[in-house]
Amino acid sequence: MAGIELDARKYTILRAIIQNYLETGEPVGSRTLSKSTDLNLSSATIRNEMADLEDLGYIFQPHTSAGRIPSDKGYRLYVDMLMQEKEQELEELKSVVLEKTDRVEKVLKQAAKVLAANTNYATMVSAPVNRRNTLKFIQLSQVDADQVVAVIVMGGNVIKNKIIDVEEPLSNETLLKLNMLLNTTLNGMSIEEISLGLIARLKEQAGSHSKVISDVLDAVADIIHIEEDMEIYTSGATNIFKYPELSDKQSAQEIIHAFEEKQQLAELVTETLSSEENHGIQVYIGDEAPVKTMRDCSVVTATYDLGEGMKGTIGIIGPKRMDYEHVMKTLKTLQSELDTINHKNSKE
Amino acid sequence: MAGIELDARKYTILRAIIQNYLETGEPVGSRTLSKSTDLNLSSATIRNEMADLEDLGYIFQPHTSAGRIPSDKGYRLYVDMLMQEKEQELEELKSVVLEKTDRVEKVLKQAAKVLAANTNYATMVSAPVNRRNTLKFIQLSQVDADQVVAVIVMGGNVIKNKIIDVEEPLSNETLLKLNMLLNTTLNGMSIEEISLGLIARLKEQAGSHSKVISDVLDAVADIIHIEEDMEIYTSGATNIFKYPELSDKQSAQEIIHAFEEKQQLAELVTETLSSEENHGIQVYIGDEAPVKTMRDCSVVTATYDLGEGMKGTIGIIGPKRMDYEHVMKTLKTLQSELDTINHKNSKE
DNA sequence: ATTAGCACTCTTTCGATTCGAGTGCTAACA
DNA sequence: TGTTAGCACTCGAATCGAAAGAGTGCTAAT
Repeated sequence: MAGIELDARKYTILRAIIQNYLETGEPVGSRTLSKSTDLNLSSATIRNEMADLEDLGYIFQPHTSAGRIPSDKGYRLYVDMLMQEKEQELEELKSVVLEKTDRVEKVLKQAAKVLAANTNYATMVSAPVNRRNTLKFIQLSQVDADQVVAVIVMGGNVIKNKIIDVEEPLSNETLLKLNMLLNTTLNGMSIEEISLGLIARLKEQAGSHSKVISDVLDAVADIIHIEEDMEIYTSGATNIFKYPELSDKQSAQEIIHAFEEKQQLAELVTETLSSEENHGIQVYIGDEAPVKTMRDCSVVTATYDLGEGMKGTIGIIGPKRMDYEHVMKTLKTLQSELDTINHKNSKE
Repeated sequence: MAGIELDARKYTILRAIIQNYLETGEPVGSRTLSKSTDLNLSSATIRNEMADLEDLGYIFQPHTSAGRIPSDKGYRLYVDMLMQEKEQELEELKSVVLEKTDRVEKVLKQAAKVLAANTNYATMVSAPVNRRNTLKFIQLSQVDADQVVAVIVMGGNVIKNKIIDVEEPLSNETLLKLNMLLNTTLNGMSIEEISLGLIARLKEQAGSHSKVISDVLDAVADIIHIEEDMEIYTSGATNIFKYPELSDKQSAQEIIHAFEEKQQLAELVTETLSSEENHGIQVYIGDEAPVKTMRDCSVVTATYDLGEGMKGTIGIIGPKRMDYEHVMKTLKTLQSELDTINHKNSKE
């Protein structure tokens, strides 16, 4: 549709306006453009075109006698155009990202930092959320006279421990029996499949040790719970202070608060993950974002996939005048970078 | 020394100045005091006293013809006086704090939140740092055809898992043998005690499975590493926006950044923990804090002790005109609250 | 179709002025 | 001798208006 509304010259001018505004953060006037663009046009001509562009809703004036700034619609067009351009060849900050970290958690924290440093925007990375997940292995071991530790391994090697207090030490045979029981009954099951009936049967077979079974199942249930309040790592929140249009007290406070409490970021992640077109990059401009706090920002997100149903989101929050090109490029790199952890992990 | 320098009336006036400033955040003038205090003095008299107090360095004028505000020295005296006052009876927000959370981590996060909500300042809680710590229990279990999980339990029930990849499944006997070997050799040892010689001996005995031993020891070493970049939970960082004297762009950015990156907070924690008088409450006013970012703030910290050498810090960062009384009271409550987790934990 | 020119609008900046809060000092008073 | 009233003085904060500057829209000329 854009192609219909805009001839080449209008598009060039719009593009120039946006790029100029991205750099300076100031409304851009006709004279400026007249000098900066290569199509030699006088300011007057440009004014006319700008008036048209304003009528079409791509730009607007913050007040009479100010220059023009891009509207959400303008940004949208710009981004859509960017999207179409041929796949950016991936850079090689690969080495930077994966510097000898064995734990996924650390990789993600690191990713957020790299991203923030690289883009000068605020960034977030969500830990992978595991939907359809299955139990892989359960083991009880005596630790102390009165403590037993339960180790629960899920698909994707998510591990959870729980210390269980017992009145008296369990004999070796008992432990063996319980371990056998738990594993034969539960292995390969997804969390949804564990029914009350099943639990009752388990407890019955455990006889006098049904309390231990309860505790183990509690721990299993906890895993779901942990998924619910999802882990999100952030970095560079203070970058927003670099952009005057976001750094007045009111906005700054709201955004930073969102980054601190993370609740809203979680919503953002959920939204991204549940979105249709999943392995691409999504751009929310202003009101498009599912979180009202971000109405003055743009949010760019990408989904990564570690395999086995483990997916997460990386995102960048910044001013609408964001360097979309750079951001999308970087995000794509990081995304594919994280995707490869998957293969590395499952092979190694 | 204060007692020598200040007669009762001067102290009363100083105290009045401070308290008034704490409430309003505005410099306080002589007329205001003349009306608000109960010792009936004219503004002129008070002016004289104030001039004296200023000479002594307890208060100062931000500019001529403004009221007076407390200097760091003034705050210091005030806080010292507060300290001396009889132990505050502990409130009972006990129930609030410990709402059924089994994992220490969650308790601490919760604590930070409660604290922030309760005081309207920025808060931090550091996870317990475990100095002299000993191995309690190690267990290897086969998870998959090519994966083994190692569970390591330390004193204080810190647990760590590590997935170890193996070429081929270990037989049951091998596992049993390795477990036996690890436990008999390492149990009860502190991390410092594990020498290279010991490791060599272990590997020798493990024969063809020495790689597994290596990996386990790596995991053990990792625990130390985790301690190093210590976990710190924060909450209410945006509260600083409530205090104009901290919320100009420059300061806000610095402080919030400190809260985000946490490096500086870690220094603060280290300082607190290593301080002499340990189980009390420490107050850093302005420059006294070991972190330069906080030079316009006051920092109040308390150390909690979970037993077995596990200590951590809870802290509050706010403007110098902090409600010290309330803060110290709240902090003390929380501190003793966390201390009791200890007993609860080790008994239950 | 493009451009030069001009009047117009609106924001920003700057200085001048005013206002008010608060002080320091002096002199009077108890 | 300690307290107070009074007054001149200082300095920041708020208010106002004028001027500057940036940018537009429109018209008329090219």
